[in-house]
Formats: sequence, structure tokens, C-alpha cells
Amino acid sequence: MRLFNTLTRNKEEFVPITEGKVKMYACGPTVYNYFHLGNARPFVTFDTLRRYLEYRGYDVTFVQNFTDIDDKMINRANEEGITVKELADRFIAEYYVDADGLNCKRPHIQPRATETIDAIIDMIKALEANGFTYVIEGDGVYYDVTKKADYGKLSHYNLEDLQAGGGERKANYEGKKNPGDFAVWKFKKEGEPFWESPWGDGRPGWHIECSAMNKKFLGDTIDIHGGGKDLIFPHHENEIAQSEAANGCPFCNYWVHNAFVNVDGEKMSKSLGNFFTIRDITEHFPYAVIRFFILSGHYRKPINFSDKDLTASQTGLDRIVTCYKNLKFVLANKGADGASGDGDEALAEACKTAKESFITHMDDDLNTADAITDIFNLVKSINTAVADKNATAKALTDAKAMLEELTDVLGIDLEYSEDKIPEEITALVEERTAAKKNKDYARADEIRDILKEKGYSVKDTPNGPQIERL
RNA sequence: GGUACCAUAGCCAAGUGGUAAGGCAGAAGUCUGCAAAACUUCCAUUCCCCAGUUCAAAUCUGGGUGGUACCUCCA
Repeated sequence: MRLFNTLTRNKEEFVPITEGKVKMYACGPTVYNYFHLGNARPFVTFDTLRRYLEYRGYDVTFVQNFTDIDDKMINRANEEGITVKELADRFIAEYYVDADGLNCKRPHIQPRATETIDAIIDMIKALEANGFTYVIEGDGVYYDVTKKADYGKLSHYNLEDLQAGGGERKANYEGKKNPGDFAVWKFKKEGEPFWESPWGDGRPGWHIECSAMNKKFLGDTIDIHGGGKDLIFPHHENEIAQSEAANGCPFCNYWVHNAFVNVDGEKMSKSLGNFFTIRDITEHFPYAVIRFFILSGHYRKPINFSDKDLTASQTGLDRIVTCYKNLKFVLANKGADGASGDGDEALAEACKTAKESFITHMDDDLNTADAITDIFNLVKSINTAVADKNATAKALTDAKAMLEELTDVLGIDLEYSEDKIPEEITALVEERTAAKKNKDYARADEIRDILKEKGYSVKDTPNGPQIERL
């Protein structure tokens, strides 16, 4: 597989450190509120990358952190009059509601910053021993960005350019040797949670937790590190600097970054206030539709959020889902006789083509948009076969397995809109079938209206009536 | 000021040298007691503009225009 590596700004063939194994890390949420659609994009993207790598036979270890201590956490907890821990517990639970809803497989390890303090302190000790840190009294322990010659290699910034940059940075210039220096340990302030350390009571800086977690759970060098574009600088740049300064070896081989979700052409962000939480969006669209929407464009290109586009995604997804429903219905109700198997070969060929093309597209830097096209093409072939009484159950079953296989790699839930049909509804449908047989169409239509009121629709097919939830 | 990215049909969106995928919306037809789903056909002589390279350019080069992002908490 080829991945676009931010480090080299090129698509590169992915070669893991250890054959057959992948160590990957993605930056997770700061758990101080519900996450929004922009936050959801990396969760879905890297979940899909993980699923695909597993599909290709890799043994993947996927780590995603919870940032549960920082300024925002502290401020929010104070506003709510609860502890930082209580706030974190609450929004980690809420995170799982949405992440599970979006069908993101749970990462293998999801460490909290506050439960990784020992590893963080060990890393700062290593940085100190190697001469990369200095202390600002009453402030914290800082990392000196000039101590390593390749600082800036990920973002492709150089220190001079950064110094010439925006004036707002000067605000926290005081005491720092260089404007780009950043805190690895912040000394405690009144009323803040703190931990003991060799430098004094305090809490970790923002960047150090990811470095420490990577080392602790994955090792000194990992295969893939993911996150949103906005984390390239300074967060990931600083992670690299710290990790390599502490460990003395390369930190990560492939850096993968997703583009943003926009609203009216502007980045969706908390600071702009133009964000929609996943929880809010689910008032109007199912989780499955949100995931499908995210995957319908390439992860490195911006996608625009709008009601109209979500609606189009819903209709598109339902084309696949309806195909699956119809396929299952035919298999369950099809008579054993009369299938000549005439079209079977074409269907089998369509399955084979779909799978090969799907892999080619996903291999090319996770091109989920083209992979979805392959699924649509498969759907078309299946729809034709479903309507063809010469299709054998064997051929249809194979096609069903292929549809399940490919959609599962993308985390598309084919059964998101399925419910058990109550007996009351089944009875009404049976009555309607009887009425139709007697050509009592008035009663048949009446029953359809009743069903509609109760939230169900009925479709007449050559294999009998098919009931669906509206 | 520095550093990147983007521009393809009514909308969304792939395609990065070989003659424009797919989805949504729309039109016509088939099927159906009706309906739904589905199927068939149609829907960009053209890829922001201008020059250049090439047998061949949406794709490469140069120059414009428009938009976005990062350099500051942010996915």
C-alpha cells in the first residue's frame, strides 16, 4: 500500500518495521465536551486505515489517547463545578457513544494522560539527561528547540520563519530562550490538579503525553502516526523533537494527516464557533450516514458540510443498504426451482472485479471515494441478479458475502436501519396479501395506509411482500 | 512576512501524460392492480484563465485569477 507521508510530502510504499505488524498511533480527543464533525473525521479515517491494514493481513496495534488534563479541561471543570476527573469520565463515556455509533472499532489501547504520568516523567528525565531542557522558575520545564538541528522537518518550517511570524506568539515569550520552545512540565497553580515530579509539583505539557504513550505502548519507533492537518505544527513537530531527543532514534516512519471539514468554505472549528457536534447531527442523520459522508471524499481533501450533502449521502448509502435488504429477502424467500444459473458467471466476475479494484484503490493512499465506487458497481450487478429469476442461491450468497466483506472494510453498517418487524405488522401484511388475491384492492391500499401510519412500507416483489421500516 | 493546499457537470466527487469513474438531482422507457425497489437509455467535445512542452495535457512547465489552511488552543 502507498501512503502520503507528510514528512517527505510524497506517496510512499508502506513497509512496516516488522514484517506483518503495524504499530500505529492517532491523536485522540481532549475530553471536555462532545466532539464535532471535524473531530470525527480523523477518528473515522484512521479507523478505516486500521481496518484496511487488518484486512490486508497485518497484525495492527492501534493506540489512541485521551487528553484528560490541560487548560480547557481545568476551565471547563471549574465552570461546571466538578473535578477534572469527573469531567473526563463523563466525556469519555460520551465519546464512546459517538465513536461506537460511527462504527469506529475500539483502539487496542486508549491511555489517559493522567494515567501515564510515570512514563511522562521518565521521558522528561531522559530529555534532561540529554541536555534538551531548561527550567523557568515558577513556570515550568521547557524544551529547547534549537538543540536539535532537524527541528521543523515535518512541517517544513525553519526557525527563522517562525520567528518572523505572527505577533501573537510574543505573548508567552517571557523567559523562553526561543519563541518556539514549549513546556514539557507545567508547575502547579492554585486550584489545579497536580502530580509530584523531580522538578516540582505540576502537570504535563500538551505534547509530551503523546511521546510518552508512544514509547510506553508501541516502542521508540512506530510505523504510522495520524492526526488532523492542524496538528502538524506545533504538536507533531514537537512530538518528534521530544521523542527523538529522548530516545535517540527516529520516532515515526509515516505521518498521515487528514484535511478538514469545512462549513461554507471555512474550517469547522471550536474557536470559530461554526461547528456541529456529532450528537446534534444525529438528530437529523443516522451515524452510518455521517460515516459514509466522511468516507465519500479523499481524506486529504477538504469536505464541505451541508444538509444537502448529508441528504445526498443518505440516499447514496441507502442504495447500497436497499440492495442488501433485497438480496437477503430474495435469498430467504426464493423458491428452490427454476434457476438456470445463466447469469451466475457474470455476477461472480463482477464480485471478482469489485474486490480487485477495491484493493487497488485502497492501496493508493486510502482512496475510499473510489472504493465506494467499486461497491456501487457491485451493487448494480447484484441488483440485476436479484431481479433475475435465473440467478442461483449459491451465486447470490457469494455476492452477499462479497458485499459484506467490502463494506465491512469501510465500516459501512448495512443493517443500520433494520429493525425487528412486530407481529401486528406481519399480520396486517398477510391480510393485505389475501385481499390482493381476492382483488380487493381498496382494502389492500387501505392496509398500506395503516402500515404507513405505523411506520412501515410494503413492497410487492415476485418473491412475496417485503416489509420495511420507514 | 513565511509555508502549504485547492479549483472537474445543477450539486457532491474520483481521475496526475493516452483521449472525462461513481453518487445525488433531472428526463424518457420497462416492470407493477396501484406503489416501491430495480433495470435500460439520456445528462461535461470538456476539466478556473492565458501561454508553453509533447504525436498526445484535466494531468507536466511558466504566468495569472479566485478560495482555504498552518505559522497561536484547535482534528
